[in-house]
Amino acid sequence: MREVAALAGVSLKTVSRVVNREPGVSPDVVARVERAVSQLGYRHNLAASNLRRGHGKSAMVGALLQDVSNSFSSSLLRSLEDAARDRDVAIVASSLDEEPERERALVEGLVRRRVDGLLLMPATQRHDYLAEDLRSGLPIVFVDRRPNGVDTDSVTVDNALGARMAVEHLLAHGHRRIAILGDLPTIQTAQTRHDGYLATMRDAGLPRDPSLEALSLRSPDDAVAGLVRLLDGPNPPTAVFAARNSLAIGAIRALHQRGVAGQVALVGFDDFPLADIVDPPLTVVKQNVAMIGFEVAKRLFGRIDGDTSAPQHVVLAPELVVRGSGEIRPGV
Amino acid sequence: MREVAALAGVSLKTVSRVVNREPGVSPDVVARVERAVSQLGYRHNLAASNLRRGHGKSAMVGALLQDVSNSFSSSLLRSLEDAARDRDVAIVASSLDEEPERERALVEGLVRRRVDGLLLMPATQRHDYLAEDLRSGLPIVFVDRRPNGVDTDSVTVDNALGARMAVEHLLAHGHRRIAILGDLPTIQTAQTRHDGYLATMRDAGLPRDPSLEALSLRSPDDAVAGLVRLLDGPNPPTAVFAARNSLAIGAIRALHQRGVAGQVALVGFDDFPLADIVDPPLTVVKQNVAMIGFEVAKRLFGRIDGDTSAPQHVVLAPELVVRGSGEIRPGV
DNA sequence: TTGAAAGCGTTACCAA
DNA sequence: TTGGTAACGCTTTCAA
Repeated sequence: MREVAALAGVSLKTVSRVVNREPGVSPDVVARVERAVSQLGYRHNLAASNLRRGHGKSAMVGALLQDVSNSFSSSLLRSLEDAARDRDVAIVASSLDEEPERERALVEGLVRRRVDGLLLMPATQRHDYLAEDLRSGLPIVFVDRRPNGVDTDSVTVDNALGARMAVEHLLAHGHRRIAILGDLPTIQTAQTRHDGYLATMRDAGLPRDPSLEALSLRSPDDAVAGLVRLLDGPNPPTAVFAARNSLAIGAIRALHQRGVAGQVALVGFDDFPLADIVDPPLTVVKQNVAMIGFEVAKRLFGRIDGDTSAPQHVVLAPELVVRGSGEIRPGV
Repeated sequence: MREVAALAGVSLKTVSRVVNREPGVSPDVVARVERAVSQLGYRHNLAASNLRRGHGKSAMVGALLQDVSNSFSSSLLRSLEDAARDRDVAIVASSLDEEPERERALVEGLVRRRVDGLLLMPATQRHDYLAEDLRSGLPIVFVDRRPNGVDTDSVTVDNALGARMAVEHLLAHGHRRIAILGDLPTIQTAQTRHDGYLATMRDAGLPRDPSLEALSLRSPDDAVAGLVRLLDGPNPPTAVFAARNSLAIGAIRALHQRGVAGQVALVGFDDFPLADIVDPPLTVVKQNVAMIGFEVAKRLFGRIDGDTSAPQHVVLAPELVVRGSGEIRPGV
């Protein structure tokens, strides 16, 4: 910048004015400065600019997601990006892989980078460690899971309701032996969906049966193994509730492996792009990702713009999407 | 930081030393400073730190992808992230949506943020506009498409070969009327795949037939419409080469709509997570995304670490993955 | 082992 | 309309 000023024969401050398109500079000088800028290949340094402006902003937000390569996380990232674009805010994205330690480390990294806000799909169970940053004014919006130990905005889906919808749908189609494939019970959503499953089964007068439950499944492969085990048991399920999309995928593979695709009913939790063309087309309880993303972005940028009202907890209703796999009747 | 120094009764420099874990501070003082830090909720400011250090680094890299929510882009993002994690480098990710203007704007934004390097899956046709930044030492690695007008590292897949593999596979299964579904011809990869298709057909002695080509398809819906049009023509194809994964998805939907799934052969370009459980299981020419990501990260961080050897252009061979849809014979 | 002063690239404030 | 000076939060000399 100094060189630009020298070459253009003006002061530093004038270069700054031109670069920032501030009014009150003669066209003549503007032209001279711009020529110097392009001649020297000068690039404005946003970090230095923001530092001096003193507002402590970085024009960046952080997005801490489960895994940027899974469809739920990446769709959410995309929604946030679309909202951020108009504001020239960049997005720093990272994957947590359900590792609490990584979450804490990444949050710290983002705070050191002075992000203006944070989208967090937490991997931790308790979130007290964020209290200090929240108090200092950092906007944090939780997604998919609620904050625990601190109070800040969240956007979640009613997981208990979703599980109930799935199980009731299967009950309505005549099933009694309905299995559940679930993730780690330490994951809030997994726990809630499992509870919803249990409550709905209980309400239907069905006693709890461990041979219908395969939990702590982390991957599609886990789900394949888990479901195969149940299917090979003495009294196999006639229907399956897969409580996460990657588990539904594993379930489909398992059903194919055992040659019972199209015979055992299946309802998944969380839609994904190709659910309509898998075999059989997958009935799911769908979370409206676009809506979630919209709500998250609205809260986050609202806070960044100075909204200091009480934290809000938006709970969206899931929706049953009927496609075939969930309407298979038992004993066919 | 000043407040911390005051509270701990030490100088600024000493606080700096403690914060950066520099040796040569008595344990006593370290403890005092750390107490003050946590008491005041002090957060180290990375931007200011990097500014003063003068090395012009930001510990960030930019990733400009087609669309962070599609599986190819997001898998690539994930690979880059895994490589960046060990180095404590953050990733700023954005989607280009094939819009050249957006690419230029985002590159400028990242340069102003002084990213240490750039992964670019370009939407532009010519890349001269990057010359200045490249010359000034910014590492840029192209992915999926080659640079045009400047010379810098790239990692691509042999698209012509991939198209040839797909078409030859269909030819080997007895097809003569092989359709192609393609994206905009302005997109380098789409053009190359189309060329590969044409060359292979020509080599097989088959004259070019416009009623086998549906191009400029941007979305699965476009692909559905395009393929339905071909299928409804007087002389429909018996096999389809879908030159991009989202087009393969549209193709499957179209085949189902017309009731010819399982009768018309289909080979896709680019694998995706559920290709094995769609109906029928999709035969694809696969790009090894993990390998691409690994190569990209290797080059990018190599350059950041000071490798100044001549730009390299890595071209990876695609691989045919046989699953069923591509082995359907004509006239069944 | 600790500190004072200077400066990274930029902008705010006030003066010319 | 333009420019000097100080300062943003930090680290780098160099001296104590």
